[in-house]
Amino acid sequence: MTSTSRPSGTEPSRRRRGKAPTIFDVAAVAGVSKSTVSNVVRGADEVSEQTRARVLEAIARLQYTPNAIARQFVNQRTTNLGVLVGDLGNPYYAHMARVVERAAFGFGYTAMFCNIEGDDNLAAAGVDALVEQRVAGVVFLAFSENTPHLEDSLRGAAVPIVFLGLHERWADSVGPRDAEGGRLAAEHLLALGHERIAYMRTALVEPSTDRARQSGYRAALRHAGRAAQPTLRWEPGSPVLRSGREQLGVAELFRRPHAPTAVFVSNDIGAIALMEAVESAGIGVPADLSVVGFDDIAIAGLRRISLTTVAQPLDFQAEKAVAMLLERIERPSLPLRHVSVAVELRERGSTTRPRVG
Amino acid sequence: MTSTSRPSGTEPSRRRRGKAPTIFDVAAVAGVSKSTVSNVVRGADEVSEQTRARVLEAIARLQYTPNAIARQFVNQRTTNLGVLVGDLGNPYYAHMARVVERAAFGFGYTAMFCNIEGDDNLAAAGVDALVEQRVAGVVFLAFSENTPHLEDSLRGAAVPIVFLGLHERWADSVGPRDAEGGRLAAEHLLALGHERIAYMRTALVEPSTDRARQSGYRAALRHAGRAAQPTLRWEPGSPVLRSGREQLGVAELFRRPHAPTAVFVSNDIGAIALMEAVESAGIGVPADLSVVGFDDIAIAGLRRISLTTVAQPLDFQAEKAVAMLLERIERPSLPLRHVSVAVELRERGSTTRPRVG
DNA sequence: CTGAAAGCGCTTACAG
DNA sequence: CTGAAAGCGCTTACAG
Repeated sequence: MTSTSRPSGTEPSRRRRGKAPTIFDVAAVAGVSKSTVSNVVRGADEVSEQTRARVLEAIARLQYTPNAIARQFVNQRTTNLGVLVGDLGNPYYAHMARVVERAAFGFGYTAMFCNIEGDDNLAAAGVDALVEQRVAGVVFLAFSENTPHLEDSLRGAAVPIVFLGLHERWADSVGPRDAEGGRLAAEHLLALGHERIAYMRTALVEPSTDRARQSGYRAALRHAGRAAQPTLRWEPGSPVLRSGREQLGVAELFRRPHAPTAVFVSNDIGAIALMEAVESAGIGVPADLSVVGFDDIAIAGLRRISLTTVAQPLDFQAEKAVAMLLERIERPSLPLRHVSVAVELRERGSTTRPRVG
Repeated sequence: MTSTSRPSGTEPSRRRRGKAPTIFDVAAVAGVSKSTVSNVVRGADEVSEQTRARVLEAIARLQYTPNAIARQFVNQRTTNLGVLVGDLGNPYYAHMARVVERAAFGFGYTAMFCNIEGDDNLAAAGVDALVEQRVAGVVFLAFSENTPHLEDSLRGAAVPIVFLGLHERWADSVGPRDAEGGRLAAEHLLALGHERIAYMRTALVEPSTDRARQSGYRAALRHAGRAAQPTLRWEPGSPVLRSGREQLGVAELFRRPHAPTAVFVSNDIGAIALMEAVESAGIGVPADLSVVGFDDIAIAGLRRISLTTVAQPLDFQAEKAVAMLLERIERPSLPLRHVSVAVELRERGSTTRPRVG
């Protein structure tokens, strides 16, 4: 009952018990050479029908499974893709990760995941592990700034890499039009009549991405002749936030005179957490505060959440990233490519006109 | 700028350009044998300090990274764990997957993920891929029933396996006390005064798990002298559901006379989807219908969702499963182990006393 | 169309 | 403490 048993019977006696059959065993049973078995397994077409049938039968009889480790070893090339993911517990990453795995598998690759989650040492160890495993390429689905060691390791290993969901100069990347998204969010709030619209960043978004989204927001405000509010910085779950240079309680900020009546948060998880935080302090969304997010993760669309947000095509980006990575694996000398995908505003219930007075 | 460059300089000229340095290159630079380099890399303690230093210096100079494929090939054993996951887009699986990866990495293993998502052929292909990759073990984080081929492949390959989140007779498993959870859910609703409490299953939960949860529910009703309602079967997103043998609209069911006033759904995702469905039809939760879930995924705790649910310790189970799998990898002949973890009811806003009249 | 032989980068006894 | 040699299971030219 320990699942180590294995059908015994007609195998050649020189098959070592408890070991998986090899190409050698198959060759012996079929009465051909290892080369021929290899040709059959790989689907080379220079094998006669008769021989092929004999080999296939031997394979079935022995329940032979090719050893991909050996194959990868001799080929000096694996069919594994490494996926560096920020945090699988974050729905945004989880969604992307799922599509990446699906796409990779469709192309005959397996996906080795590695959570990165903040800790730089862990991230570095993860990259080292992937490099040692000689992954054919890496999908970078996480931060890259603030972790210079990562970039060194990745570039040093000369492993093909694609950044997914963000833009990075030194490698292929596919990400959303961040500035345009910021502009759409701000324009929506302006159109509703908001005059004091704040931008909020969290540690959940890469700094350069944050800057791009904020620049779009700023541009829209400027165009409308409105002053940008001090930048809000908040760590979801924290009772305090920073507004420009001051630090104060979340509720405190939104209760004082001339407080922002609308906030554009640079990502959905942060936006939903903000709704949670202000509402538990009695500040209603959207009655007292309009909130816009970015990403359009699945839960943003639940009626009870109903978050207005800048939607980016997650599946498309993930699939595109994998395709680009495979292209680079085939042709490492390809020029760098940076794909930007369109975003669109999804108006839902978390935004409305500002309260009068 | 295509990241294929590599620092050139003092390497021995016989290093083939564009190829990663091997133990052989290191040996040449350090002026020792390959065996000695291997001893240093593996941390064998029979190397003199002086020699070790020379080797280490050569390694640093060449930026040598051990080839894990070669090592795994000769060791006839990999340090990769396969993770068969139902659907990474489902927060329950995503959460478990994250902890599994973390735990595995902590033990020096990498995690190869494979989405299973309904499609049997895909599942079978995924298992085959993992077996070909000779994973050291498999964490099964998905369904197993209805996919007999899967079980055959897994058992045939004699790969150590652990089931996570559910119980399976023929292999190690760690899962929650399903029946107890069902009992807790029903008792909570009974205590609130509900008389017509229905059990709802979805395709998101393994049939055997569903049966166990339902049996606890039934036992509690029986003990309270209440009749069980017809079993509800629903596919989240569908406009219709089945109640016993009838098929009818979701809202239709809950609007008719003597409709259930409370529903215990066998998992949180299903419960949240149900809240969504009934509320969009004007049926309020908990005002018109109390809903209890199972799992306690993160979003269940959001104020706006506030789902009363049976909480199971996700992290603990995932860590335990990995630990058990590694134990079995070390000692395949270990007797089978089935771990059941305690569950507890988390009372929140989705349940209340039934409407009078 | 088929087979013999070399080699991928390591580890592991085994000598010295 | 160090090195020479065999071998892990495949693929790949290269003969025949």
